[in-house]
Amino acid sequence: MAEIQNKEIIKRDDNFADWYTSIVKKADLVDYTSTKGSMIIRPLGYAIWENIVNVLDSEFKKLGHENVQMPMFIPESLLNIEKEHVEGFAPEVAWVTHGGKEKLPERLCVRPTSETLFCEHYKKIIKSYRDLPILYNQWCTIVRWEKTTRPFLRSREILWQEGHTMHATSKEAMDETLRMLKVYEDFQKNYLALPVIVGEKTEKEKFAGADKTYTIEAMMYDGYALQNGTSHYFGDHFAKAFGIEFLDKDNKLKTPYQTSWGCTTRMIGAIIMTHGDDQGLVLPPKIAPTKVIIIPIGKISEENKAYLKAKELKEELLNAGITVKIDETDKTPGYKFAEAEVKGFPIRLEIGNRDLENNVVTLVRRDTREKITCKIDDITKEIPKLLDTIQDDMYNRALERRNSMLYEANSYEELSELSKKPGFVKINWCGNSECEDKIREEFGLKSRCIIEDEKADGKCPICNKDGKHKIYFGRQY
RNA sequence: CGAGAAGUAGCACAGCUUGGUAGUGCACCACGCUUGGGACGUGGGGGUCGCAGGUUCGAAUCCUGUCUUCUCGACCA
Repeated sequence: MAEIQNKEIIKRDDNFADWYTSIVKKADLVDYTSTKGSMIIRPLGYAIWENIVNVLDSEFKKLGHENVQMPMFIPESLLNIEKEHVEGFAPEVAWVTHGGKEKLPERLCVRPTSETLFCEHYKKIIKSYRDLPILYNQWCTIVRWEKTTRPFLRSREILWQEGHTMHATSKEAMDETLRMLKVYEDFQKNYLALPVIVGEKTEKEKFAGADKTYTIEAMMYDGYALQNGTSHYFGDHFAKAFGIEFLDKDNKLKTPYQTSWGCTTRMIGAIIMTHGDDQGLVLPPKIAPTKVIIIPIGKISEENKAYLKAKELKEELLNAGITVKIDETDKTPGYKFAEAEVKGFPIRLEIGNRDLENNVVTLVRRDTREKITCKIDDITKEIPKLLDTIQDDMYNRALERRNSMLYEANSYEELSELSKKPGFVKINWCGNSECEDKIREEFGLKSRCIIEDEKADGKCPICNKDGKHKIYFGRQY
């Protein structure tokens, strides 16, 4: 094989961080700008995001959520209403201080999240139990002034979705919190092929102002965790702070209960870091903007039968509902193959005169790079099947790898030993923040989440008291 | 925000030590030839050397500051 010159990708196992950055650039997902942490999402990156938005948005709507658009600015006094919330966000808020040349009487924060805006609005529109529940969502960008930034994983301007709901009872709000957590979990498993772990955050790690925070934790190829979505139960904290009340059936004034839940473009980072390989991006078929890239062998000319057939097949696949592109550049096939792999198209369809003679095409799976000969007449039948297989195989490979990096430590010594390995370590935890802090200081691990469906069955490895929860610890992005 | 590294054409880099008219490969454009894993030939276009100051007759090169990117920490719904 000729030497790959300027599309070289750092080897994944040599330097995972560099590899990630090189994929993001080589696959043309983003470009940098002159402002730190503000990235341009290029067509391929944005098309992936659009697919994520389309699927999630329709899921939300099926459950009765309605989209709204809130302002981008929050007056300081409004942000300050809920104490824990403002303390949690103050360090990473960007402020607008001037309008034109004039200093503003009150500075405005660029929303880092919109709880306060929703609450201000809810106070106006909620009067009766008949107004509840309110199930609003918005797709927007938010700003958090992060000190260290990385494309998709941690940027200053973030594309996301934030759902904010109000309910008459605490139970209803808690059900909603868990219902949306499940939506995220299913989406990430079924569409993004990410074997995620769900559970509750500890007191220390929960959202500023929430009663309970539930999280979707994905494990990347290198064993690091990526928090890939959260769902919060607020109880009536915010509602009380904002004076939101409704008249219930029993003619009594009550405070409603609230949730919020969000996920971001960080999920694209998770796709890259879970599925990508030394050749480039590998996109799960269900979220890939273009499922099939057709590469005609030979000259791109009306005289080349392979090219003419390629155009026919493109139409045929489009009619069958399969998104497809045809590479009509005059590069050599090898160049096109490599380029198609960098960009992660799930299936590459090669067609040359040799194939035509036998009435077949060559299909190449991106995930395994396996070549498959397929009869031309069967492609609209075989390609959807192959896409499903790729999707399933990608999930199963990721699951297997993740499971191979899940450990359990039953003593301080075991924890000390396992903390050196990439992956998550499960322990029995006494529930005390001090032990959580110690694990962080001594081993560099942060709590990921409390495992919901597993009971503690031993001692906390730090203080040796009875465990209250099973909990995962790990390093994070 | 701390420590380290880097910024020269779209990309990867050389040139800097020892100051003297901006280079290479790939990519791009035209034509030709080719096409089953990153071809080839000929011709061509593209850079105020990240930005701002300073030293100097003269700065990509030396000095100061600053911005951005990367790595490792700290911080981080």
